[in-house]
Amino acid sequence: MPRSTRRRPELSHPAPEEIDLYDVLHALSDPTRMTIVRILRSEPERACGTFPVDVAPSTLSHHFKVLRESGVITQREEANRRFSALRVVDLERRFPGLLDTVLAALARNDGAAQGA
Amino acid sequence: MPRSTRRRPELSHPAPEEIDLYDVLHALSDPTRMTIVRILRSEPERACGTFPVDVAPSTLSHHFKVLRESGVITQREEANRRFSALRVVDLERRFPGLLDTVLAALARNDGAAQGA
DNA sequence: ACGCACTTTCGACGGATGTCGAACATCGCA
DNA sequence: TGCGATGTTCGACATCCGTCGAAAGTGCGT
Repeated sequence: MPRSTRRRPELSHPAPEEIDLYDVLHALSDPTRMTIVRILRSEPERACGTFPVDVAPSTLSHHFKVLRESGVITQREEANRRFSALRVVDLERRFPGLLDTVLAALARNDGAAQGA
Repeated sequence: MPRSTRRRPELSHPAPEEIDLYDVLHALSDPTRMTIVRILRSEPERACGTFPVDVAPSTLSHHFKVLRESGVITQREEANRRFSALRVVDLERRFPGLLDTVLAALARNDGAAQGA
């Protein structure tokens, strides 16, 4: 059978207005996911496998799904790589200042240790 | 045996510097607890039983414990009532702007519905 | 002294969560 | 065409979470 141009299922992202605060807070309440968000803050986008988190690939995939479905990140496919990016604009519109405040809080939480 | 002035176990509160961001975010990721926080924002303190949340007393007690142990609220005993108050000063010192930003986000999350 | 009102603690239960390994799918390259 | 790299899905598992009811503790008022 002919392979279509879009054979993989569409990645589900919530609409900007549908982003739920509780989902976002829950997504950010996990250290692994927070690490992903922090790194993504200083880069436009990044491939999944290139994050310095110490979990199994399947676990990482799960975390990306949580972040995506909560509206924190977008994911785009290119070849067999999946690039993730923070939804800074949408988040800022929906919950002004939230992302920056939380990331600033993260810096204080980790203190002088493990900066950047 | 003589009843001491402090016969009930001390309520455990984390020190201001020990308040953990992940604990706070987790505490705030529950609607019932967020409701408590929102109400407490506009009042200096309030007795446990007077919150308009629709859960069993034991469940409510559990939520207060989570909020207290994460450092979001303080609890003070007076007779057989327990009064709760937001740790606004400590939270502001530890994570500047976090509380206000999250509560502002909550207002947007709930939209025009169920204000204040 | 008795009982009522306010809360907590305990035990239980169903559901969600984070984690992993194994298997599968897709793409690029030799 | 076949292999390796990248990621996902599935099933399993232990743990945690929110919820409740029953029981117990404490203080106030009658």
